[in-house]
Amino acid sequence: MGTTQLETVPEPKYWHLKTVLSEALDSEFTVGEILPNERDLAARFGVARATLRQALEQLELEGRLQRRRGVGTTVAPPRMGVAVGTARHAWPGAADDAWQPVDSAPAVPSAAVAAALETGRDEPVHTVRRSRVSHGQPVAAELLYVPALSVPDLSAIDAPSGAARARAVLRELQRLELEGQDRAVELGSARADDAKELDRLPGAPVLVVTTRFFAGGRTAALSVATYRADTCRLTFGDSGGVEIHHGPERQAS
Amino acid sequence: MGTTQLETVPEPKYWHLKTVLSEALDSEFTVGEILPNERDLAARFGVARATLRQALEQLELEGRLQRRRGVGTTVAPPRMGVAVGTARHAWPGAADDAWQPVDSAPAVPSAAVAAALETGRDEPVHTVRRSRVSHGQPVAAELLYVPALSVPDLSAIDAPSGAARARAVLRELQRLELEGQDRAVELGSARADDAKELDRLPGAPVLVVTTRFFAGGRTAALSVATYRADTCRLTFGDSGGVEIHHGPERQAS
DNA sequence: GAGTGGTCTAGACCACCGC
DNA sequence: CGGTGGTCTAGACCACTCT
Repeated sequence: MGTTQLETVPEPKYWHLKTVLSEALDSEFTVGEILPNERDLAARFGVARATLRQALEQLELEGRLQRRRGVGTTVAPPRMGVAVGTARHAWPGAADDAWQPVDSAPAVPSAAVAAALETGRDEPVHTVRRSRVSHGQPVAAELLYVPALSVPDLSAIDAPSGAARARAVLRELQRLELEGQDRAVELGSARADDAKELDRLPGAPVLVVTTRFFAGGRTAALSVATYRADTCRLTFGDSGGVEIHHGPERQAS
Repeated sequence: MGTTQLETVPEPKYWHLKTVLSEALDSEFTVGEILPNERDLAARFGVARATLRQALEQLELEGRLQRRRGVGTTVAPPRMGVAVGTARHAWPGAADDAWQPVDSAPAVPSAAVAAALETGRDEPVHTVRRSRVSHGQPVAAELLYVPALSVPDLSAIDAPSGAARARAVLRELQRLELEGQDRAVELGSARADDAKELDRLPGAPVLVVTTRFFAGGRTAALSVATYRADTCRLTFGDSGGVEIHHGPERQAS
């Protein structure tokens, strides 16, 4: 006994490092400022680079930092609020909903998609790719699945793909009466194609928003939208967004 | 020129590993089954343990695996759907809302909390800790902030802390007329106290749901709920939950 | 080409769990 | 006590961006 021994739990180095860096970000850095490179930082704190990187990874996950290969590590601005539940009961593609149609093609659904649509795998679907930009930077990529049954008049479409075809599918959707919708949010990691569109590396953390649209007693459409988890705060509900900051923050010149 | 050179992008080893393991999980393992330990797996695939761990980390992030120190790595069941937006416009603590009051204490709000409550830092608040259990395992920990102004009749309370005090604060809240609410979801990492309650290590990925409750023209309460990101899929909206699976999956005996 | 972050290695020791 | 995952090191090379 004797000594008071408060430090019964030796905190991991990277955890302590993260705390120290976090406080430094609040007090000594401005948004957009470039941090010293990883080798210098590691040397300054007397740890291996891998240990430093573990701390930086967490801070990036929390949206405090942004790292880009070949460029450097910068202080990230507070996460932007992205409205995702504003207009209750509205089809995708309705009177500007912040999404930009990109492409479309027919396809056979994967097992997972067919299950969510509650159809067989033999039931063909139209896929529509859309992207969402906010404050001048891409925040989300969406893959929309529409069973061919939901939009029968689309069979006479001329364009085999492209944005025009995407707009045609969305236009046909508006003609149905939307009976309800269903939404879920979970954590995922970006597939290669989504990552490219979001300007991130494959595997980057994303918030996956899955929405089912019901019409005619069936699931008439399924939307799988992946949002950048590092830069986005998904907002639901009536008013604007909740403003939560980590601490004092100033704007870079 | 000459060679066709299709492999312009050499896939990182850990990414390829993750794909291989993911497919093996679908076809050769059952939920709850224990994987070989990391040293064996790394040797089997001919990579360093750190590289294997990078792949396992991603799979755990996606909810495919569960790792526990001193025990091993097991195949995780599909994520459970956790309703988070069911009863629109209801106070926390209303007619069983799946949360269990744990503790309560008076406190002075942090700068971030004060900003979200739109009050000064000198304005005292009541904090209420609650926990949420689903399918026999803890899924979320909540910290509720209630400005003392919102529940003036609480000043005569006897208990200085404990679950009884928590229930008293919640009871007082019900007496106010709820005028609206506001919700946001973002990615975070578990603080030490939340991690302990969620049976995870500090820094584990969590989905942070921030809800503002409005009454009397003010923000009458602020809820910050942290859900385990690995095991939970947050569901909103009218009906139950969206069932999305990764692929074929069977139940262990 | 110089400098950045991203990947990978081969080791070591520690904290925790169950026997 | 033995076995597990968690942390940490000191290197190396690669992919990318900018100048």
